[in-house]
Amino acid sequence: MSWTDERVELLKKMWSEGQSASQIAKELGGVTRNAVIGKVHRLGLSNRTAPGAAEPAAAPAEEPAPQAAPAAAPASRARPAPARPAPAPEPETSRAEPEESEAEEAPAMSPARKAIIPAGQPLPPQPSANEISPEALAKVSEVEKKSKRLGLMELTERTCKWPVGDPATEDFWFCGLPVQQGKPYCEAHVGVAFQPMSSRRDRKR
DNA sequence: CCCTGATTCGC
DNA sequence: GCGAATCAGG
Repeated sequence: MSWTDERVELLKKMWSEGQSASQIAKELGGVTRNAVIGKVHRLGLSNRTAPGAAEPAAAPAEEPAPQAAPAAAPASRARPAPARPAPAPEPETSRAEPEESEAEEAPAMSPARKAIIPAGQPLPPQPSANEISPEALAKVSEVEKKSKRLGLMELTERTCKWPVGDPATEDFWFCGLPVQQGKPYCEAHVGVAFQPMSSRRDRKR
């Protein structure tokens, strides 16, 4: 595979969108993430931070997903300087409930409301049969922005398999974030997928 | 261990 | 120019 114009464009686009090199490599196909990184450097667009700006020393920083208007026909537009806002909040969530069985809820349908619906109000999370802690839901919607947006074939043993969006549309993907030990979902999604039977009782707040 | 990006260097 | 190997870090 060679770096055709199109491929380079896609590379640029994805890179500026904050996609990781490995993701871009998968998308492009035929190249490794090393190849992508190498190309990125050669193109001189490595620094996602504005040139001249001092290094923040710590800024993994994921580009906030545009999320809105995924665009069916994205006119290739260059994204000048991606803003680098809030760092990822990392709340605390180790709710280790040793005993006590868990009630599992298969995410048959995604909790995403964003979907397409051009003229609809974004429907808030569905109240579902059992109540899920609002925090968990909040965390989920937040996580969706950081989701890796993996395709079905890209899921691995360690990528969150929570579906997001409508499978019938382009606006569909799997979370893809690192799963929680043993579980099929990432922390946030585990939070809504698995509910301790005792949650109602314990969670009184 | 999983993952990131950064660099090097033979091709 | 290319990218695997390697490095450095989370």
